[in-house]
Parts: sequence; structure tokens; C-alpha cells
Amino acid sequence: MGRSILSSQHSTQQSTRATVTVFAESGSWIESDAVDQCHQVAALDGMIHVAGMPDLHPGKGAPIGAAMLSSVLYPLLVGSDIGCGIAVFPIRLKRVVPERLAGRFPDLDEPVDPADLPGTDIPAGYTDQLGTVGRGNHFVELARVDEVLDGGHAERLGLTAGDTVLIVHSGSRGLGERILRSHTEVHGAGPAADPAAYLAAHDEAVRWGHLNRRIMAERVADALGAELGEPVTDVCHNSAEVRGGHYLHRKGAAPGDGTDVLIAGTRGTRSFLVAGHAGAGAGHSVAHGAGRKMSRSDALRRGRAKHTVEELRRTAVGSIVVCGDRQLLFEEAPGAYKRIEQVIGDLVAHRLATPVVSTVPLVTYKTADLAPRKGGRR
DNA sequence: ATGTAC
Repeated sequence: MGRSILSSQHSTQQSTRATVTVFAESGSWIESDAVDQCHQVAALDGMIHVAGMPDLHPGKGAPIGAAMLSSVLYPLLVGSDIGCGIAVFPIRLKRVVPERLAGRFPDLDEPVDPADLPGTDIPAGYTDQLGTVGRGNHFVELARVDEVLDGGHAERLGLTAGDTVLIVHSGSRGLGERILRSHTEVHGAGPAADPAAYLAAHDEAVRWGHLNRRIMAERVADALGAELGEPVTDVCHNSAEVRGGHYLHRKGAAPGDGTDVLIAGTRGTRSFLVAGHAGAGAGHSVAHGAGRKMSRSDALRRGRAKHTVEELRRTAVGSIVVCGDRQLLFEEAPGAYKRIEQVIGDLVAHRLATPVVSTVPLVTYKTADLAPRKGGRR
């Protein structure tokens, strides 16, 4: 049986072990398995501090929603989707009718032809998935700025209530996976034998991720006949950086020190753009999303009993979810995630971030909508 | 989250 978090910010310190701090209020439920994973990470050689974000949940090997500072570089603590992040682009549309716009989204499972990207500096050796969104929690969402919560900051970003924005959550696809696998095949969960070489490959995946998010935004803007602005934020939440002579690993945690970050809600609830001002105790980081409340398999099993496909495709806030994959629709159901307001509230309570604006989904693209098959289910 | 194996 795992422990539960009883204090609002509980830390443990042993002479040879790293500190673990979880930034969640006592009312916020955090799965004990995820806290156990933080302590397992804290026991690794060289580990100095583990900061759990309020969206902390169990991951494969390492917790998701954590910043981990160590004197040793562990590729597994960044995971396979190196450079995954969230960008927000202002986008100007003539008419905003979700039903019509949903049908005009491009197929973001189909890569772009690099020949169609003249003058683009494409990281070497990996072009076959450029412009694709991937699966899992990735999405491309047309959203409306809902509430302005910090007027001065929103104005500096050029955001006003009622504006439309395009939120792109995606990563480095097969490239990051390949980089991690080439490490684990030789060293397993152990440290990087050649940190500089890992970081060079990592940086390429980060660049690829940024480029991929921009390409997708341009594809969507083209298909919708919309004008796309420069991103107001584009921040990775799976990364490693050298900091004060140590390695700061982030897995499902965004840089949160002087950074504006879009913290994603769910496909059917709001998201929040926040100004991060997290210190060393929080690993200079903020949360990256609502955080899973249920495993994918639980969400699938319980979702099938609780929801119809129709209500997941047309959400409570009136948005449309483009997703031809029924299983993914259930796995990503809003109910499979924590309440984003709780996550944001925890960040505010611990003075890690200040909300700037909230956004409400209009159309969320997950994966191509399948054409109905005659006589069959889809 | 991913490519790949089942």
C-alpha cells in the first residue's frame, strides 16, 4: 500500500537521499503510486531534489509531472517524447462556427512533404513524420480566449477575451523515441555515458518538436483560410537542461521561472495560460496539464460504461472533438483527468504561477475522422 | 507516447 499525501507540501530528507516535495494542496488527490515513483527517483545516484507538480501521476518508469535535479544525467527521466511541448498561436478567422471548422481541419496524421517547406531548417535525418500530431494526449485545438485574469500581462501578449488561438500539443514523434531507445538498449535505466552526446541529440529533438508544432499550426491556418500570428508561448515539458552544474530533468513539467506556459485542461474543459515564477524548491517548474486521474485502461473501461461516443465528440462546453479512434476518445475523456482548476489553484496557492487567461475549446483535433464504413462500426 | 510485436 502506498502512502497518501497528508500535508500540503511534504518534504522528506535523508542523509543520502534527495528531497521530495509535492506541490499539491491536501484536497488535491495524488495517486500514491506517483509519489512512490518520486521516492524511487530520489534514491537514484546523484539525485538532489524531486519536485512533484500538482498534475503528478504515475508514468512508465518515472513519474509524470515532476522536475528532477541530479548531478547525473538520466535519459529515462525525460522519457521518449523529448521536446514535447505546447505552443499557442493567435489565429484570426472570419467566421467561427465549430461544426464547419471541424470539417475543414487538415489530416494531421499525414506528414508534409519536406519539398513543400523551402528555406526551412529541418533537423538532419528525420523528415518522415513532420507535420503530424501523434497520439496519446497530443492535440491541436482551436480555442477562444475566455476570461482575462491578468489584464496587464494579457495585453502585453496581445490577448483579449474573445480572441481565437490555436493550441498545439505535440512532440518529437519517432525521433525522441529513437534517441531514448539508443540509450536504453545499451545502458537501460542508467545514466548517460556521454552526457554531451545525449544533450546534442536531445536538443535536436527539441528543435524538431518546435518546428513540428509550427508546421501543424501553419497547416491548420492554411486549411481554415486563417491568418496565423507568432506564438505567444511554445514551451517544452519533457526536457533536460544543465543548471548550476547539475542536470534538471523535466517530465510533464514546464519551465516555470519567468516563463509563460499554457497548462492544458482536457478535450472538453478550459486551459490556462499562466505566468510561471517557480523557484528552486519547485525545480523552477510548473505543471503541464490537468494530469491523468485514471490509467488509459481504466478510462476505457469506465468511459464505455459512462459515456456515449457522441457526448465525447460534442462536449459540455459545445466544442467538437475530431477523433476517428473510439478507444482514444474514451482514454482522453475529460473525466479521465483531474480538474484543471484544482491544478491551477495548487500552483497559485504555492506561488508558482499567476493565471493570465483561460481558454475554452472550439474544435479539438486528435486524429483523422474516419469516413463511416458501410455496415460496420467505427 | 511510441513503434512494433502479437
